[in-house]
Amino acid sequence: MTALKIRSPRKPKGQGAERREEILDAALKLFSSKGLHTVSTRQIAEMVGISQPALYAYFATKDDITAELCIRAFAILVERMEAARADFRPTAECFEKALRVYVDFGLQNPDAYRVAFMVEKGLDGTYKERVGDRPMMAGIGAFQRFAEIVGEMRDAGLTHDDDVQRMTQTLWAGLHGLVSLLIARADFPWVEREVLIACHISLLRRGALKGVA
Amino acid sequence: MTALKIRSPRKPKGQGAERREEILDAALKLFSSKGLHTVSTRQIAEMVGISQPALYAYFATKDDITAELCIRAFAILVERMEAARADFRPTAECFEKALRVYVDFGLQNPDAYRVAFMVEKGLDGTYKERVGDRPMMAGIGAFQRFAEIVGEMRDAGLTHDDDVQRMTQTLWAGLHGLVSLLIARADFPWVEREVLIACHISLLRRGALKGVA
DNA sequence: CCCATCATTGATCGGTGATAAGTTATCACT
DNA sequence: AGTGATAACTTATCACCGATCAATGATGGG
Repeated sequence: MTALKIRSPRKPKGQGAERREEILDAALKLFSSKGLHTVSTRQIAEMVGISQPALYAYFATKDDITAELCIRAFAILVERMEAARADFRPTAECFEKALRVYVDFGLQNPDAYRVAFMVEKGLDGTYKERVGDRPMMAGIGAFQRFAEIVGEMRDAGLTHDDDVQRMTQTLWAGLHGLVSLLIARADFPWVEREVLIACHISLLRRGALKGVA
Repeated sequence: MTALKIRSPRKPKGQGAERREEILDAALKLFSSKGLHTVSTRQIAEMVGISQPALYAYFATKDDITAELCIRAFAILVERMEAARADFRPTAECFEKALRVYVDFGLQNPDAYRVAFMVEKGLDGTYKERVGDRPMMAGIGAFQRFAEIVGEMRDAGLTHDDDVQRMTQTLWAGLHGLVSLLIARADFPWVEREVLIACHISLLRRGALKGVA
C-alpha cells in the first residue's frame, strides 16, 4: 500500500534535521564570546562536530547564519513587546514599564541584541543582496509593536508629538543608545547601572509625554 | 660645518614623509565608500601606489590605521565641541545646538564613529591590547567637553538632574542611539532625517531641562 | 668610489569564506 | 538481497585576507 509516501527526514550521522539548530546554537555561542568578525566558519563547524563545508548545506553564506540569528532575536523581542502590551493602559507608569521591557530585553540577551542591532552590514549592499531584508522585516515587526504602544499614548493625548512613527523612532533610538553602549562599552566608567537606566527612562518619558514633569 | 646633522627625511620613490598621510587619506576614502571590513590592505596600498607590505613601515596593523583615523576624527569633534562651548550660554537654544554638534559630527564621520563606538572589540580583548584605548580615550575627551556644557546648564539651575555625570551619560546615550542607528541601519524606513534629528534633540532637551516644555 | 642604511618589494605563511568533486549511508522499490 | 537515486558529508582546492621576512635597490656619508 503506502499510497502516498511522506518523505521522512534522514538522520545519517548527526541528528539530521536538528543539525541546523546545532549550527545556530554554536554560532550564537561563539559570536557571543569572541565577537562576530573573529569567529570563522571552521570554528563553528568544529563546535558542531562537522566539516566546514558541511555548513553550506544549511546556509548559503556566513551572513545567512547571522541573519537567521537576527530574525530569531527579533522574534523574542516581539514576544515580549506583545506581553507588555497585553496589560498596557495609557499611563506614564505603563509607558515607563514598556520602555524598561526593551532595555531589559537587550541587557538580558546581549548576544542576540548584538546580532540584531549592532552587526555591521557592509555599506555596498552586498549583504542585503545576498541575505534579503528578512532581518530588517523582522526588526520592523518588533518596531511596530512598540509603535502600537506609543500610538495608544498618543490617542490618549499624552504625547508631545502627534506623529507616532516619528515619536517611536526617536524613543527607540534613545533606548538603543543606552542598551548598545552598556553592552559594547561595559568597561566605561558608568554611573551605577540601575540608576542610569532609571534616569534614562525618566528622561525619555519627560521628553515624550506631556505634563508629567 | 654641519655641526649637527638633522636626519633629513628620505624621499626615495614616493613623497617620503607624506607617505603616511597618503595612506590615511586613501584608507579613509576606501573605508567611506566600501565599508571597513571589505577594504583590504592591498586595496589601500594600490590606491597609494605602493606595495602592500610597505604599509607596515608606517602602521603596525590595519587596526592602527583605522585607530589613527578615529583619533583624528575625534580631534575634530573636540574642536567643534569647544567651538560650541566658546559662545555657549546656558540657554535651551545653545543646549540644543550643542546636541546637534554631536549628531552632525557622527553623521559626517560615520567611519570614525563606527571605529570608536560601534566596532565589535572581541570580548577577549585582542583588539584592545593591540591598539590600546586611544580611540576610545579620544572619544571620551569629546565626552568630557560635553559634560562641561551640561555642567553649565546644571549650574544655571536648568537641569532636572543635579548629577552632571549621570545626566551627561544619559544624554550621550540618547544621542549615540540616534547616530548609530542612522549609520548602521541606513535602509530602515526612517522618517525624513532632518525632521527626525530635530525631533530627537527636542525630546532630549525636554527630558533634560526644566520648564521648557 | 664604495659602503652602510633604510625604504620598498616579491615571496610566502597561516587563516578565511566559499566551491567542486568524490565518498558514504540511507532510502524507495523491485 | 540487489539496485539506483539521493541526501549528508568529506577531502581537496580556490582566491583572497592580514602579516612577516629575506632580498632588492636607491641614497647620502666618508
